[in-house]
Amino acid sequence: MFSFSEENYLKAIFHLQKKYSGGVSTNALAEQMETKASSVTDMVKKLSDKELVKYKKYQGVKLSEKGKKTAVEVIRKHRLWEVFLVEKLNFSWDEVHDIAEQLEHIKSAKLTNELDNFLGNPKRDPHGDPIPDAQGNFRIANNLLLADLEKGQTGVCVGVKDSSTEFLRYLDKNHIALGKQIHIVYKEEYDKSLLVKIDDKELLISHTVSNNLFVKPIES
Amino acid sequence: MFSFSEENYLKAIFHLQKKYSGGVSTNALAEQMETKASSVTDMVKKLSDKELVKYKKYQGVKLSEKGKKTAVEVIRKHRLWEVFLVEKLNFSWDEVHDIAEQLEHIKSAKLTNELDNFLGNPKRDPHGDPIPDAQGNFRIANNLLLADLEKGQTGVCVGVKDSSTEFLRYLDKNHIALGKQIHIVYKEEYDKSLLVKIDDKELLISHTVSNNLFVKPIES
DNA sequence: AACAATTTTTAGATACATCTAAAATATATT
DNA sequence: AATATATTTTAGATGTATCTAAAAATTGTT
Ligand SMILES: [Mn+2]
Ligand SMILES: [Mn+2]
Ligand SMILES: [Mn+2]
Ligand SMILES: [Mn+2]
Repeated sequence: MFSFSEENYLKAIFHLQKKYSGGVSTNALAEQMETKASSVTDMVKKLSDKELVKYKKYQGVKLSEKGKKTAVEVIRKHRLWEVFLVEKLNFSWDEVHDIAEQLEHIKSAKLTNELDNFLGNPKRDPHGDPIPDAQGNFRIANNLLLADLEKGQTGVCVGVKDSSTEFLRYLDKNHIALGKQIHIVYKEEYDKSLLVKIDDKELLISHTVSNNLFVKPIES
Repeated sequence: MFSFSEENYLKAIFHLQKKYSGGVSTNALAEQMETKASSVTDMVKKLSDKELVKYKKYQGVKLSEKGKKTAVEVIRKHRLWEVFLVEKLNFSWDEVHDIAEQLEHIKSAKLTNELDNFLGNPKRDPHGDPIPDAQGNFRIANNLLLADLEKGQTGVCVGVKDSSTEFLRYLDKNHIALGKQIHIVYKEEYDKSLLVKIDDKELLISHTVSNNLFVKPIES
C-alpha cells in the first residue's frame, strides 16, 4: 500500500483543500507538514505518478478520487483510535492525538471496522470531529462556531476547531466540555469577547476561544 | 527511539538466542528476517554502535541488557495486541499475527500499560505464549510438550510452539484448543504418533503435531 | 514593461535499509 | 597441512525520504 509519509501528505492535502479549494500550494503544504518546499515538490510528484493527486507545475495539488478515498480512510482510523483511547483506555482528550498519528497507519480493513463496531459506531471523535463510515461518508457536519451566535442564544458545544493540547487544557480548566450548554449573556462589540453562562456560572471568553468552539444552537 | 527494522531485529535475536545461546550467527538471523547476510551485518553493526547488542566479527551477536529490555517490550506489545484482537474485536487466533506485527511498534508506554489493564493483565496471548509484565518479567513458563508425555498421562493444552495459520487451522478443525484436556491412549514407537482422547473422542496425531503443543500435565 | 520579491522547481548531497558480487575468514575434508 | 566448502564481511549500487543552495517561474510594484 502507501507509506506513512504518503498517507500523511494525503491527509494534509485533504485538510488544506477546505481552505485552498483552487489547489493547495507547495508552501502551504510545506508549512502544514513542517518540511521544506523542495521535499513537498518531490513527494507531490510521486503522489502524482501514483495518481493520488492532480498536479501541474507551479499550480498546486488537488486530491484525485483515489487520493481522497485514501485520505478519508486514514482520518477514519485516526478518529476511531482517538475514541478508543478516551472511551476504553482512560486517556484525556488532550493526550490522544500523537498516539493516533501512529495508529492511523495500521493497515487492516477488518481491524478498522471491528474497532468501529466495538466502539458503537461513533459519529464524532473526542474533539467533536466527524468520523466517516466505512464507505467514507461523513454523517454529520460541524456547522456553527460559538462566535457566530448572537446575544441571547444558547448552543450545545459539539466540537473544537483547534485541538491543540493548550486549548483543550484551557477548556478543561474552565469546565467547558462537549455536550455543555453555553448561553450568550453579552457580546462586547469592540473585541468580540463574550460573557457566557455555563452550568449557571458566568465566564468571559475571548473571540479566539469562541471562534474555536463548534456549537449546535438550541431553539428557544 | 528505535526504527521498526531495529525493533524487528532485536526481537528476532531474542527468539534465536534460546536456540543459539553462544551467539546468534549472521546466517541464522538472515533466515529469520528473510533477508541477506550482508544486510544483517549492516544492521548488526548499527545495533552494536547503539549498544543494543554485543558483536564481534565472525562470532555472532548477543543482546545487551538494553537490547533485551527493548526486545521484551516489543514482545509484550505484540502479545497484548493479539489478546485485544481476539478478546475484544472478534478475531480468530490465526488472523492476529500480521496485525500485531504492525501494532507492536506503536510507541507509548501509557498505551501499553492501559491496554494491559483493560485486558485484565493477561498472562498468555491467544497462542499460549507468555506475556511479560511492565517490568519485563515473564510470569509463567512454557515447560512441557505433548510429545514429552507418556502413555496414560493427561495434559491441559496451554500453548502452541508453531503459531502458523496452517497449524492453528488444523487444531481448530480437530477441536483442539487452549484449555482442552488431552489424554494419551497409546504412543506408537515407530513414528512417535499418538492416539489421544479429547472430549471423549479419540484422535490420531503425528509427532509433528504433538511436538508443537505445550501442555501442563495433570496429576492422576 | 521593467524590476523586485516571492514562490516553486531542480540539482546535488545525506541518512537509512536494502541488494549483488567479490573478498576475507572460518570450518570441514582429504 | 593443504585444499575445498561454507560463512561472513566489505565494496559498491539502488530506492526512499529528506535537506541546502541555486536556478527558474510566477506574482507584485513602480
Ligand atoms: Mn487528532
Ligand atoms: Mn499521521
Ligand atoms: Mn504473533
Ligand atoms: Mn514486527
